[in-house]
Amino acid sequence: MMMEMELSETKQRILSGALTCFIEHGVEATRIADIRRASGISVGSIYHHFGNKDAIVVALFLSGMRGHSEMQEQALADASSAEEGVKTIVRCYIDWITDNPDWARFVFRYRSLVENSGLAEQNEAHKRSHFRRLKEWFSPYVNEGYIRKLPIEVYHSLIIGPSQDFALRWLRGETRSALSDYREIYAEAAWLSVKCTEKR
Amino acid sequence: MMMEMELSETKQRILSGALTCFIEHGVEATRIADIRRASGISVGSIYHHFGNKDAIVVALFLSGMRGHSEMQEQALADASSAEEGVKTIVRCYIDWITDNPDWARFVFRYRSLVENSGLAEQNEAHKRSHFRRLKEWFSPYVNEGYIRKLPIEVYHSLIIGPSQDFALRWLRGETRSALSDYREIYAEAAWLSVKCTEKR
Amino acid sequence: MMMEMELSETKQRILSGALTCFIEHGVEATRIADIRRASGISVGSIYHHFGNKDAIVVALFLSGMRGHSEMQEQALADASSAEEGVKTIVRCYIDWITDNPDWARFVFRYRSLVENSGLAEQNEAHKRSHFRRLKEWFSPYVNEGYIRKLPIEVYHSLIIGPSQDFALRWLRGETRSALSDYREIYAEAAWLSVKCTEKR
Amino acid sequence: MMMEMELSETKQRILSGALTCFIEHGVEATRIADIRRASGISVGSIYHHFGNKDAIVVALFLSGMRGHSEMQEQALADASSAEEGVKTIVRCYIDWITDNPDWARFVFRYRSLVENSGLAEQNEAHKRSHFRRLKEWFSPYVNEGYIRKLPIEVYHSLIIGPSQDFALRWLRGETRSALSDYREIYAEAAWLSVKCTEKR
DNA sequence: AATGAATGAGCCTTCATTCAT
DNA sequence: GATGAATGAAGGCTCATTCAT
Repeated sequence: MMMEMELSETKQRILSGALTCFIEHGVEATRIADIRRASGISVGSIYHHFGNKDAIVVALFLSGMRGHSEMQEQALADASSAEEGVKTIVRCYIDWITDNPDWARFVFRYRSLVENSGLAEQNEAHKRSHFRRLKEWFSPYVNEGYIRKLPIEVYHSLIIGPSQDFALRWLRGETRSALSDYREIYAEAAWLSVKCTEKR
Repeated sequence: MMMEMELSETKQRILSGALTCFIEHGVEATRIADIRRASGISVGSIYHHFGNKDAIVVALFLSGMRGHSEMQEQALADASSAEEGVKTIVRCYIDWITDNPDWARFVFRYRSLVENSGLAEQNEAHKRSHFRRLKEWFSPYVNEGYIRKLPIEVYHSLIIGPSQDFALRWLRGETRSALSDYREIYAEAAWLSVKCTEKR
Repeated sequence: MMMEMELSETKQRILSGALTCFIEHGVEATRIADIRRASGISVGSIYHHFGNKDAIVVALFLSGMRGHSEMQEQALADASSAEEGVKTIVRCYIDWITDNPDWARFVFRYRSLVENSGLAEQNEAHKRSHFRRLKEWFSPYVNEGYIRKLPIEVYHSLIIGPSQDFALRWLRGETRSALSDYREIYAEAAWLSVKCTEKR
Repeated sequence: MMMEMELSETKQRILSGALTCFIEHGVEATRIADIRRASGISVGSIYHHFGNKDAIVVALFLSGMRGHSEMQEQALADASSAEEGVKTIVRCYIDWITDNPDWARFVFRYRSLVENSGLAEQNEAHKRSHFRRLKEWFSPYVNEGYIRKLPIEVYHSLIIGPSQDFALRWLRGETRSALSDYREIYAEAAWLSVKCTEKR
């Protein structure tokens, strides 16, 4: 199901060191020398494996995106009602961010950098197929009247928007409570936003 | 109420040229020479007026934030019910982004840069007083049972989160529809998320 | 007659320092830091004025080529017979190399580098007009039978070839005698190679 | 007579790939990785066989020089008059360049690099003995008055200079005609330059 | 206030060479 | 003999900032 993507020990170390640096100082402010120090891999080797700094950013981004969507699809497989499905999306999102805050920070911050770089065709393909699978999961519930009929582009924002906003502030250290404290509040709110109120 | 802040013709031109560059290539990738070209103001003059590159970023950010909160407070003054208030917040947010897409892009992208730079005390003060006024406006409605009692940190995400998510995607050019098309959907959804369902 | 080409003091110094370095170590082995040292101009300024290393090479080359062809055209203006004309070309060539050995070394060695770089359109134009003027000078003597009728491409090699070969070896320090010692031998030999033996 | 110099298949391939690269991009701009690609031999193997990049250049140069002087000496063995000898030198030179244009380009361009590198003692010895044999061949004709008595250093330039000049331009692609088209013109011109006009 | 030439520290990247397998 | 991952010194070039005019 997943593209075979065994990363060598060396590549793994480089990515891990790079993520630490990118989160701490930002991609632009991170020097290759910083990654060298953080990873213990020589400058020459870093270039041998990735070619340039941008390619490291892209590799990291892909890895983060895949992690999240795999987790989400697995969780969704166990849900058996519209309500469960919607709430699963939210819980899963919150759980992933809680468990992988650095990946999350990185993905939020550099999404546009990567997506505009023209280096991320794999990512595009991945996004499209993930979106298609989500659509297939939810379509029946919309057609049968459990979920409000809304423009397709709107569901993502209604379901994920609130927790995403809170997550961003939590990741920035601007909230008093933990993101996970409001897991059920956001799951519930998401369901309220999209459930069908006319038909019972 | 607002600090007197008449910007000279030259400063205006510099900021305007800088915003264009920052949006197009990002703050880090924008050179002083680029701003010189975009604004028509000489390098020496840019330094004469702003001192360094960071100060331009901060000035631009403050200007954007002020624009939005002023607009929001004015609109809120005319609202006369919990529902109107909540919907006004959303409509105002959508309208401001629709009318100032470049400012919006800039603010979203560089919020953390500015807020971590330690150069934006003015901004902190401004944010605090704005938040206080919002709290005063809504408190009565919460106490009287029109709005659900929720942790204070959660309201922002429930009300703004969905439209913010859509706005971000719209600003990136990833949506088919315009942000303004869903103005009422998001206003309504925000109200659904926070209105009190038990009473009344 | 000459393109206005006042080089600033700074540019002059950079070119002069660069020539010294290029002759001593070769263009590739010359570091910008070497030119900085030799010229006393800062690295930043070197780039401010020339943009990159190649542009320095090209500027130097143009300057050398112009020096030689100007000298040659002036000398030719005083010649008043086919024999004098041919001998003038050779003497002038030998004199110029004798007086400007560094320029000569540079021009011989980096001609192809410059001409293949695509950066030397000015040089192309200059070469063409110089060649046209030479052709106009000699044509009458060919038509009137003082000079052998030969394929046009051949004259250059017959007239300049021998002294050029010796000059190259002299510049490399491989000859016992000075180039100028054989000035008249090469002038005479050139005339022997192209004078018409049939007529007279 | 010739040093035994059977090159292994692998060495041959490396040299051949290297020559292609050196001609196309120049020695300095050619990377070991380029030679690897052009030859199909691994980086490690290239070092195993040659030790470093300079040694490849020198090996290539020696090989080119030897090819030419061997050919010349063989041809000269069949000549039986001063005129035939001089013309043979020129024809042989033109033929060799026509048949080995890449070797010729390489030898012209990197002669000084190799000869100044201190790595080419073999080459020095070879050049000296070749020059001695030429001298022995021509001396009698000079003494007997068939060839002008000139400073010894001058003969090379008078005989080879013209065709060399044309050859250089032909190799650079700057001529309309082929070098071989003027084979007899240059052979004849060389003889005109050195034959004794007084006697006979 | 305005200008733009001058400065030089600093960074990304390259590439010859080594060496373990 | 063959391979290619690993190394790190070195260099071209950039760019924020200064300053004389």
